[in-house]
Amino acid sequence: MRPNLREALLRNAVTLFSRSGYNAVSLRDIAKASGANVGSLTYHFGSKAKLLREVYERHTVPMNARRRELLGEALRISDADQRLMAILRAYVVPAFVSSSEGDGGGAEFTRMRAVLSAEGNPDAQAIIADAFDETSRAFLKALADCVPGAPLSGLVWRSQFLLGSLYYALINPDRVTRLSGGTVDGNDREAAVNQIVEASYASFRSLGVETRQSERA
Amino acid sequence: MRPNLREALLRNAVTLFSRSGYNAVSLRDIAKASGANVGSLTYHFGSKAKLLREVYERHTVPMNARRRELLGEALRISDADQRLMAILRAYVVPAFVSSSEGDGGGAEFTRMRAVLSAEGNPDAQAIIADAFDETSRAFLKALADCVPGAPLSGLVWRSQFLLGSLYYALINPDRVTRLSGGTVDGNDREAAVNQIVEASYASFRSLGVETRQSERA
DNA sequence: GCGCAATTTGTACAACTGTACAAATTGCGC
DNA sequence: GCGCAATTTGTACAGTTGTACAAATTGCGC
Repeated sequence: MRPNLREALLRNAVTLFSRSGYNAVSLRDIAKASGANVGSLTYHFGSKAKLLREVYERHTVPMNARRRELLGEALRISDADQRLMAILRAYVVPAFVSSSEGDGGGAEFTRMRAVLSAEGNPDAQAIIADAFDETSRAFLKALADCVPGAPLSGLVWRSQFLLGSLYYALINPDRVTRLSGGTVDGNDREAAVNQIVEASYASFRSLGVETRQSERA
Repeated sequence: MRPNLREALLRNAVTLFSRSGYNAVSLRDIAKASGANVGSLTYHFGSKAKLLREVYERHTVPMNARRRELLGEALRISDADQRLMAILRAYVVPAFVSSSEGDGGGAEFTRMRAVLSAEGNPDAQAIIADAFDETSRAFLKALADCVPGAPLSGLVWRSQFLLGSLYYALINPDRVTRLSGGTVDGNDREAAVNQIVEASYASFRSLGVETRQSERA
């Protein structure tokens, strides 16, 4: 009857989860948004947790693939500063922009990840732990090579802040608009990407500043 | 009977909300953690939303007061770079460290704020909008004065990233530990504060870099 | 267009939710 | 230690939750 109900259910699940979190969204909400019955969800996915797992994997795998692809390109840049910038873009852009135009969109899924990680939901945590992010380690290594002599702690913490900035930009964009008195549009995602990249570029670059500062002295 | 049940309820509410979010924690959970009955919550607070409001105001007011106090001290520093560093500390430290040792602790409350803002709960949003943060505007102004010529958009976005970094450091500290292979302790809050301050210091300072870079050229 | 498998619906279930309120208990001024 | 107000308990209520499953419907190979 439905033209691929299963896909619609998955899409609406991302949208609703990203908007209100995992707990606040009921299976009936998702069904209603898809114009379907509750039973269709248990039929297709078995349980709410398994639905989440499917949503998660559906987006995580292509996003990380895209990240690694862009990372590979970035690593061909010889100038350390330009490479650093490219690596950061390779990490951030796929989180904001969907590659295969079919799925719910990178930003929406990333927002969902942000909300889930905040909620600390056991189902979600198990899924995240399963899928844990060998990609992040590859990026960490690439970043380290751009800032020789930087302590590991500084690199790791800045990676954490990068992800936190990413998440919060998507979770609460209106704060940007309000704080600027309406001058800056927090929902401008292209601007957000550029700002995140520039800001974290400066923070990573400063880790190698001891040598650069001594050049100035 | 109880030695100030009301206080215990408020304390446990912060703890549970910060751990699992607003939706996932039932009034019965809070009551049970306090060794009390559900009815005591409706008696003392009337409703779940009003309980949250009380929790929120109880911590927000002293935290912002402390921030403004430290901001005042920072503003007496004449050197722009040193002042910038002090302003950032003035914003971050009260979010991690509780001032009046009675309440649940700055970090626990900040973690709760992070989770609530991610959940996008209507109750919480209304409360946050009410209490909105004239303090943040004062900080923005102070930061702007440290980086003359910096565009407003850059300042606002970096303020956003600062808060996002803060939140995510508290929401998911284990990621730091894992990503570093156990070398770096994500739960070391003193280290977290220092890293956040240093990283955002570099990101804000780079906004004025055009003039400084032209000095180098 | 028959027949069977895949899908969708409808409904039932026990568990849990926030809230309301009567009854029991407590603490304290006197 | 009486009496009254403040507090705490217990219970009831209607609504919602995830899950299970029989019945109805659909799609499709033949």
